Amino acid sequence: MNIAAMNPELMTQEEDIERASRSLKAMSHPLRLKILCILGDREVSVQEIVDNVGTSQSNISQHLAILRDKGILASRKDANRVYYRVGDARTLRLIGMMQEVFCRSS
Amino acid sequence: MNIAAMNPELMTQEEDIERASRSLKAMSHPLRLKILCILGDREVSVQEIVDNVGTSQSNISQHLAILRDKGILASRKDANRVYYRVGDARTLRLIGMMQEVFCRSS
DNA sequence: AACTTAATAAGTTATTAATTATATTACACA
DNA sequence: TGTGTAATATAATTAATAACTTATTAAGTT
Repeated sequence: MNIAAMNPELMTQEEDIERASRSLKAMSHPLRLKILCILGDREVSVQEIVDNVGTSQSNISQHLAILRDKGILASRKDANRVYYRVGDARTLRLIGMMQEVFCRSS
Repeated sequence: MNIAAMNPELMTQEEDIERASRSLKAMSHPLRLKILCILGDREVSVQEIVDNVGTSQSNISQHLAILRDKGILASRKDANRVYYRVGDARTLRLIGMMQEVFCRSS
């Protein structure tokens, strides 16, 4: 039996850490971070993301899939376009905070 | 000539993104995140970190080196021991914010 | 049918992580 | 002083993941 199984507090902490690191890892790739910055609190089509980020459509699609699978982004299909947005308020807040910390406030 | 070279704003944004993703990537490994949580705003010896995290001394040392090399942690040697701490206020703030977002406030 | 938009698959290369073994540094104390 | 030991770092290897490219598929439009 491991320690966490005996102590709900520790268990929770470990789970929080696993969850956080999964999310952070998903966000910590330059292209994916750029995607998140482009999205902000808007809903944007894959097209527009491809045009703004500057890599292949296939590559963008794969990065979007990673962000979607990890619960960072949500998507909506309309006709033959797909629109992505930041999935929840918490993540949006985290992105805002990261911008505060990392972007020079010129 | 690339676009960024012509437009200082874009350049800055790209640099911010690179810098942010390097830092986030360094922080987004479960063991490294755990190390950061253990540190908080304290200064802690490698010993104590090893005891609390639960992996080999060598593995901890390598993770500490990654955090140090990326500027997340600073270290101080005292006699036989090495003490680590979070390097700057910004990073400390970021860690605090991540805890707010990811840790249930039971 | 041809075209647009997006996703997926397969293959290759690059990066990261963990393990094991060894080196380095500082101390303790006979 | 020399030897053992504790604390930390480094090196080398292997294993696992992640990223990018190219080609193809699928679905929706015109």
